[in-house]
Amino acid sequence: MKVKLKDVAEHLNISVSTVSRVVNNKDYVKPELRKKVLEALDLFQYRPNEIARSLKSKTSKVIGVVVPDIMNQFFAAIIRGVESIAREHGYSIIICNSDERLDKEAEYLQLLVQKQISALVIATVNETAPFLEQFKAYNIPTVFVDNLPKAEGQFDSVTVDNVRASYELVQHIINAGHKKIALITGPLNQTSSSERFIGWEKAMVDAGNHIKKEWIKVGTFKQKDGYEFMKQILRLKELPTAVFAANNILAYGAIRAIKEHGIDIPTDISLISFDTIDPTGLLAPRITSMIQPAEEIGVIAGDLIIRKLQNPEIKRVERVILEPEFDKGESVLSK
Amino acid sequence: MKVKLKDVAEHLNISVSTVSRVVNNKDYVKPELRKKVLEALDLFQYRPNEIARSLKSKTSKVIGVVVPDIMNQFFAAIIRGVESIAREHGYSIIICNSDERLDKEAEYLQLLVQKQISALVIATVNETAPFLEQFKAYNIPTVFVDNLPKAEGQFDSVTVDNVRASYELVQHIINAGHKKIALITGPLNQTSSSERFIGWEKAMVDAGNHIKKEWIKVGTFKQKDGYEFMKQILRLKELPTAVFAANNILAYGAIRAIKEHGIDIPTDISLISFDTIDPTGLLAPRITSMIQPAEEIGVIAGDLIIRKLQNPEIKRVERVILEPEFDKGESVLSK
DNA sequence: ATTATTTCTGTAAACGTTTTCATATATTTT
DNA sequence: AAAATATATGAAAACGTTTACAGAAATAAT
Repeated sequence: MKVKLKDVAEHLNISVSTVSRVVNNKDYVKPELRKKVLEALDLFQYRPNEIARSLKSKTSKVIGVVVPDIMNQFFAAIIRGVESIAREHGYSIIICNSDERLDKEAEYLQLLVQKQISALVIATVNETAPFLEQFKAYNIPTVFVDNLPKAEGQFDSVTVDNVRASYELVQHIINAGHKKIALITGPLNQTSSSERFIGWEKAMVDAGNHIKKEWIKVGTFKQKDGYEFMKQILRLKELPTAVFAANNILAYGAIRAIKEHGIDIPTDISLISFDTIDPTGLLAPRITSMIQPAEEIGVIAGDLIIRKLQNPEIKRVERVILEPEFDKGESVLSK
Repeated sequence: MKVKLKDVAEHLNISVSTVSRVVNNKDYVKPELRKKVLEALDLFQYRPNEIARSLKSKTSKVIGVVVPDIMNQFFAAIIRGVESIAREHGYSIIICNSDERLDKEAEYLQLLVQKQISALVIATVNETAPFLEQFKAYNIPTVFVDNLPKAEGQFDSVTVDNVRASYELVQHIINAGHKKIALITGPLNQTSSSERFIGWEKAMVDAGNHIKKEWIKVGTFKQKDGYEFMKQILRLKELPTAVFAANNILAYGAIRAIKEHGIDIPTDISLISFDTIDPTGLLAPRITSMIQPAEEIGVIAGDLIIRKLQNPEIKRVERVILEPEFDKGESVLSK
């Protein structure tokens, strides 16, 4: 059905190699012949079989992208960034949704290796990243985004300084007069959780605020957790005056709980978060938030990968740290 | 670097074919030998090269997914649905973001053919879908989502009845007492635009409402268009009392314009839309909207594809039509 | 006019699998 | 005990490319 080199070679009574040569316009081939071949190629509507090419060249021109949740705008934006760069350079991307599960992530990584991917962009759900040794061994360029691996010295990464961003964010709310600030965050074996935890803690300590255990909620980054944790917090005898939800999804859950409880943001309780963007300006109130440049993260990761693929001799590990943007919002009450 | 069948075969002094047999546990191989091979396989950490397999088997176990905008929650949800089914059956998905551009879409389709994808899920940006003939010719199972192709009899699809849904939605607002209803929609060569247009028009005509040309705005599905068109509408001498934005993105743009104009939804102007979901209940007001079951669309498309891949003899074209859910919201003023 | 170079084309091997075919051994049937 | 069948293994071809190598023809250098 599909036409291959052999077909057009036989049609012209020439060898497969010459046809291949004109397809890739490489080496010498006499102008007149080249012209004839090109015509035949066109006539036959020849399209190279990329699988065969990949086998020969030992590179698939595919970049694997592993994220915990494709529905999260933040990750969708990263994907978009990677994809745009990949496309520019003739690469495709395979998307894997780990659903925040380490086993799924591992399974996908295995698969991606078998698919001979050329490079990997990963927002891992486990900082120990046990399976990634393979990628190093196989020399597959790998860029971490969102979360850093434990062995950070060994892998490229594009992230923000979560500790600092978190510290500044919490400091903002402290400056607004808050002392009792609860924290709802994700798994602590992800730096996007643990570092935001640390930033919060440091800001609290530096401000001399008392920290109550009941104000610390550690779970997953799923909306359900944000919701449940917020409910728990709202049942406490001593209520915090503010809550820090470590990412947008947790914030959505928390907001739902707060609304259900019939109280108001920020009048009754203040809320701060990460990446809780609002494309419409319709959210009321707009959430005070640290916004990571998600698409830019993807673009930079993509650029980095392309650079490494084109210059395999570069061995230096690159760790790019970007600045998140503070969005003042209206979800913090000054007291 | 990577270990292949030959390596473990040589290590055991047996043939490559036997090793292959135990890898795929196929045909006969003596239990004791099989055991030894399995041990060696494990020792060597053998992982089959899927590219080589693909070349031989002429199927890549990859499903291509083409959407106009991965950042749109609606498409992200479809992708998620397809991905979950694909994964269950050992398939991966390649994501392509056409950015609502026909040329990009065509380019991607070309690439996907060359990558020998096993199947395709596409939300095309052009109902004539000129490049898809190839897929039929190559017998690559193809499912249309969101938009139907012109040649609808020839391709599988999973969609909603946009005409009806649109009709009902507009009827709702008409029943609320509105007569002057503007329309902001996307390109008319996409059924998700044209059918919603038709539904709107029919509802207007059936209600005996006068339609003014200035109330009809046709552009792309980008937020910018929703914004600009809404601005234009707000400059009219005779203002409509309600606006129908044909999808969530256009609605966001329209809302921004309305807010900027300093008037209120729904007090000053009512708004209806498609797929304008709100994970938080935080949108104020919640938009009255027809909600398509996006993830389900993806899941059903995935199922359909797997079924066709497993039973290539099935030739019947399947056209699944799902019911969108009406979300009453609070963006319509009863008058 | 010979030799040295460059240009052109084809043959064949290789990439890592799966699978057909052939052959050898073991097992069952008569 | 011979014949028929089932089980077990290997050799080799095939999937569609690219590319090293070799040789032929054309061109340039002596």
